[in-house]
Amino acid sequence: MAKITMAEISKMAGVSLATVSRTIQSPHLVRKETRERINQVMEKVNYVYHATAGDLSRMRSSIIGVIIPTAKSLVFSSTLQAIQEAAQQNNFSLVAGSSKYDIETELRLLQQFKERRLAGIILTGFVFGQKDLIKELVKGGMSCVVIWDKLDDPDLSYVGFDNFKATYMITEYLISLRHKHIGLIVGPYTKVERVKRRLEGFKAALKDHGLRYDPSLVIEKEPTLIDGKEAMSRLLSLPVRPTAVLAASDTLAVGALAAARDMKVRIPEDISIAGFDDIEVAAYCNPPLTTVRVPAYEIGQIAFKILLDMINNNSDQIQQYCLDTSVIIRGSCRELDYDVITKS
Amino acid sequence: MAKITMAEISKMAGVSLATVSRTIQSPHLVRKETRERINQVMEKVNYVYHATAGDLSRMRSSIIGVIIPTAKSLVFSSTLQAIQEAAQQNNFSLVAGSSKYDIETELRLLQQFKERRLAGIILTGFVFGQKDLIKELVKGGMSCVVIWDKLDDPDLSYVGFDNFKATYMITEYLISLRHKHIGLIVGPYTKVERVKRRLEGFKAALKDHGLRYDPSLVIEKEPTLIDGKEAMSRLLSLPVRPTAVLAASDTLAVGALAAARDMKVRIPEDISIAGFDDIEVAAYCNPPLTTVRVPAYEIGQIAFKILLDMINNNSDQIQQYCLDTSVIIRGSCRELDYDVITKS
DNA sequence: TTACAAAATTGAAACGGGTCATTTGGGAAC
DNA sequence: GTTCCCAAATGACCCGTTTCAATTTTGTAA
Repeated sequence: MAKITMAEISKMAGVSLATVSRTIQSPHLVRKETRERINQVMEKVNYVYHATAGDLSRMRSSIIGVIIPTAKSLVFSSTLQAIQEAAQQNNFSLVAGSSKYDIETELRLLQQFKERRLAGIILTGFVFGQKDLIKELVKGGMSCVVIWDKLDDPDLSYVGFDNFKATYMITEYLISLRHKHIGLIVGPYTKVERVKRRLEGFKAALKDHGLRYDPSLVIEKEPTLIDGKEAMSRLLSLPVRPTAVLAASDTLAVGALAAARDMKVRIPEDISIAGFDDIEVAAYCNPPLTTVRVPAYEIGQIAFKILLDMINNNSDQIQQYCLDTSVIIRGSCRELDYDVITKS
Repeated sequence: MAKITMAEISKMAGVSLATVSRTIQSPHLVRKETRERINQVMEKVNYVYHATAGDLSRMRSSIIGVIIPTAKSLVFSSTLQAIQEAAQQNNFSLVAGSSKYDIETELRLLQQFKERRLAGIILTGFVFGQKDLIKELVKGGMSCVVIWDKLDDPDLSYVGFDNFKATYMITEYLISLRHKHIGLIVGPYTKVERVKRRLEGFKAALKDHGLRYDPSLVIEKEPTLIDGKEAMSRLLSLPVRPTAVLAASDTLAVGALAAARDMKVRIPEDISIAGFDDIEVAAYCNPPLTTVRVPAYEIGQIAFKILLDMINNNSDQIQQYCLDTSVIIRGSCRELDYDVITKS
């Protein structure tokens, strides 16, 4: 690798080290001729700036860190992509980590980030019990923004949406279609706060509409296709099937769709399925998935912008964005007939 | 952030700087009592190792870089996830970048990587004309492994598969089903070598089976759902429709499926569709997608292993892995009836 | 044209926070 | 007493950034 240093450049160009540094960082501070001479030398010997040394010397990094649960999910990778693009535009590098919903892994990652003195970090929600740790980090001076959830805490910047409300709304939509017997396939709510809130939104909607919450209709699964399929098979094997199923993530929903097809259950004629996230394929499913749209890409964009603010102003000012979600009605849910209602 | 340095620790513990460094890096070189005392001090003042300083001093980084076309694709994000996990296990950080098939972006990323003196990099194939640049990089001492393609060049490590052969095989499969009029929806083959090879595999299979290559049946698109859909609509609007369509990436295929559904074309009764990649959802489509399985996750695992080898042994020994692909037959293709054959 | 303040350039040297090759100090073994 | 060996200490880097002061230039009024 290029082993030439600024010091050597400075000698070759007959100037001081400082002047070379200036031509790179603030060219306007160097007289044109000098600058051009230095640039020529650098060109000739193929000098490559040493960002690590620069970061150390400047005592601040130009790398940000992001932790998402997994890159193998289209929602999170969409957010990741947004952050990545924004970072690149602003000349930041991005180090990425995935926690796989495991707190040990997440802690390791966080430790790594601290050791690298990253400029800032973006975290996807919380694993339970992790919050205090993050707050401590922030108090220690680490710029941090939490995404994919709405936080009560006034000390933490976040950009997300109301998981409770969003789930409440889609559930209510199902109820408005006269469904009274609704199944729920949901992610690891015992581990992740954000998912817990979805469960609670579901429960609340049921309650507010006078429907009984039936735990046997709720299945906790990892948010994967296969798990969605398994969960759906189980719901379909119940002595009395739900008339609608809410899959609290589209990945689960797509899996559920497949289970239904395998068991010759027609969607939405025999049973309605709704998803959550509005991943891109949702619109391309057969039938197209009714789901709740979540601004995954925007979350990433805004999160980076906030983080950049925090880094530049070196300020503690908290910014909180709660974005809107909306129910996207496509073809996977239908209104129940009256006879079915009277039967229930 | 923790502003305590090793020097301060050393004073507090009444030892030299070097001894503190040793207790962290090679504890066995420090007497137990001393070590414990130092550890206690570090614990008490909450010392956080400064990885950047360490990297600089040691003159080697513990960060690797990866460039994928986009994180918004399930195949690449799967590879990325594998690399990420492997990196984490080996205490490497991963900086990720996406090129979006744009050479400018890719060059910027590469420059960034060079400036950070990364330990090594993993590149997803080549954009045309980029190869010499990479070889130069490698000659300069940068450890580098190329993924997702099979390279002819003996100077470059890679782990991929034979894009030509894989496409040849799936095309041949379609031909074995008596299709003679086959459409192709393919990624940016004018920009990306790997994609070009797929086109060539397609052509070769046609030729070897005495079929004419009809350019009007080939559509170049970005590998997105919407583009797949558009391309398929176009093929379906042709005066004489192809009887089968190969979508050279599953994302395109899923889009194609949707187009067919919208136009009331039954798959596979009216027309067969085959994909490429075997992304996870392929098996969950309706109908399940016949496609070619590509070892995306394994590619990531092996790529990291190779890279680690190169970094550790500091060796120039090239490693090349060409992994197997296979045609996965599911429900989106059917055999043509004889009357259709005689007709053609 | 000269004088002098103000602005533009440049250089020296002190960091920033570690790593590592080499040296030193003692105590144990012979 | 001499030789070894282990534990710890020294001090020279790694490669930039930045403060502060010195040196030039430039601008402008006299």
